[in-house]
Amino acid sequence: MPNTPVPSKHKISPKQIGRLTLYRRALRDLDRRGVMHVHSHELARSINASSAQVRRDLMYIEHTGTPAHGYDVQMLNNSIGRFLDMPQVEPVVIVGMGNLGRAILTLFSTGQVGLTIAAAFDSDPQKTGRVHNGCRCYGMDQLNQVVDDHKINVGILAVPADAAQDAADSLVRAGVRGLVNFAPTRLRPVPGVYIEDIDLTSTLEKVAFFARI
Amino acid sequence: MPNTPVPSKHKISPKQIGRLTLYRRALRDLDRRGVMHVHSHELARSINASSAQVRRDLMYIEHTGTPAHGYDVQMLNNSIGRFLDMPQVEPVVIVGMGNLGRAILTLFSTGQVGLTIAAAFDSDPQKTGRVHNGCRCYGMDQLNQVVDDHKINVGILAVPADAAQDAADSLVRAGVRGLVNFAPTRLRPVPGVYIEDIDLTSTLEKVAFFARI
DNA sequence: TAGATTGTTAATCGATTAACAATC
DNA sequence: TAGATTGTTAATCGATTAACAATC
Repeated sequence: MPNTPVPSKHKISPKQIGRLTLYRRALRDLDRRGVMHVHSHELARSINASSAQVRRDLMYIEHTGTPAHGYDVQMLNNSIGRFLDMPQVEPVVIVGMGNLGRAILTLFSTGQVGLTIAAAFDSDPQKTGRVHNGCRCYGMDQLNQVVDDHKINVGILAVPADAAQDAADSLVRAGVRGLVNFAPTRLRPVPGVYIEDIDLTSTLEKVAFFARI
Repeated sequence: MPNTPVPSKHKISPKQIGRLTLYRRALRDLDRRGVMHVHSHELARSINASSAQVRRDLMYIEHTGTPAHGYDVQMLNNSIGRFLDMPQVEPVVIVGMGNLGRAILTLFSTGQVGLTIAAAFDSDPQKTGRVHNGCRCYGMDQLNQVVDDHKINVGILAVPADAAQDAADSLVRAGVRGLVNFAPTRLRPVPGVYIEDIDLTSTLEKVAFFARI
C-alpha cells in the first residue's frame, strides 16, 4: 500500500485504548461463532464507531489486513492482546467490601474480566479476615505488604466518598499506578498515576438530562 | 462586562453536563461548610478542570458572578439545579436484580443520588414479587405498565451482556428515553434515546494499560 | 488606585471523518 | 477487469485554553 513516511509514535489516547478493548470483545464473539475474517465496517458497527476509525486504530498498533479478506479474526485478537496485556494475567486489588465492592468481586469471579482480584481490603474489622468469592479481605495495614508481594499495578476504589482520597493515597504510596474510582468524588491527580472515575451519580444525572431534551 | 452579540444556543455536550453535575456536588459541599462565595479557579480545582472552562460552563447556563466575590454558592447551586433537574425528583427503573443491581439499589437507598428508583425488574420469577431496599421487583411483563404509570424517562440496565439488548429494546418500547448500561456490550443506538455505557471490563483493561506505561 | 476576577472571543489543540491511491 | 477494501493523509469538526477588556 502507499508510502510510509514516518512511524509517528503519537501518545495513545485513553479513548483509543478503550476502543481496542471493545474490538477485542467483538473479535472474541466472532471467534466463538467461527468467523474467520472481519471487515473494518463490521467491527465498526459492533462498537458504534466508523470504519475509518477502526482502520486508523489498527494501523496504530501496526496490525495489517488485506483488501481481499479484511482482518483475520484470531490474528487481530492476538495483536490487540500483545498491545494491551501483560504477559501474565494481571492481579489487581479492591478497597472497600461494601455492597458495591462485593458486587464487583462477583463480576470477576464469573470470569468476564481479563484481570484477577488478588486481594480485597476494608478498614472495618468486621469485614477483614473473611473470604468473599474466593478473595481474602485484609485490613488496610496490610496494603503495602500485599501490593508488594503480588506486584499490584491497579487498584479499585469502592469506598464511600469521604474515604476515597485517603484510600487512593494509601494505594499510590504502596506503589499502585492506576486507579478505578467508584466513589462520587474526584481524586487529586498524581503524576504518573492514571485515574479513571466511574461516577454513577453524575452519569445518571447526565442521562436524566438528555432523556428529557 | 463586554458586549453580548448573539446568545449562541449551541447544542450542549454530555461532557459539559457532566461537569455541571460535578460543580453542583462541589457547591453542596461548600454550602455544608458554610462557604458563601467561590471563585472559578477554586471550583475548577475541585473537579480537575481549568478556571476558564468553569467560567465558560457557567456562562452557558447564563449564571453570572462578580469580579468582586466570584459566584454565590447557593445561587449557583440553584442555577445549576434549574438547568439540570426536573421540577420534581425523577423516578427511574432498574432492570436486573443480580448482585450489581442490588448494589446499585443500595446506593440509591443511602440517598447519595438525586434520583429515586421507582421499581426494579427481573426475568427470574425467583426474584420478582419481593422487595429489595424498599423497591419492589416486578416481572418484565409489567414493564410497560410501570413505566407508563410513573412516567419513567430513564432506565438502568444491570443484566448480563447477552440479555442487555433485549432489555434495552423493551425499555425503549415502553417509552424510556435514556439508558445507563452496565452490561459489557454496546447497545444498538436509537435516535432520540441517550445511552451511557458504564463498562467495568473495558475501563479496567484501560487502566491496567496506562498503569503499565 | 492596583490587583484580582469575570464574561467573552480568538487561538490552539486534538480527535474524527472524508478522501483516495494502492491493492486484492 | 470491476468492485470492494485497506493504509494513510488532509480536511473537518469540536472542545479546551489563552488572552484580554470590563469590572469590582
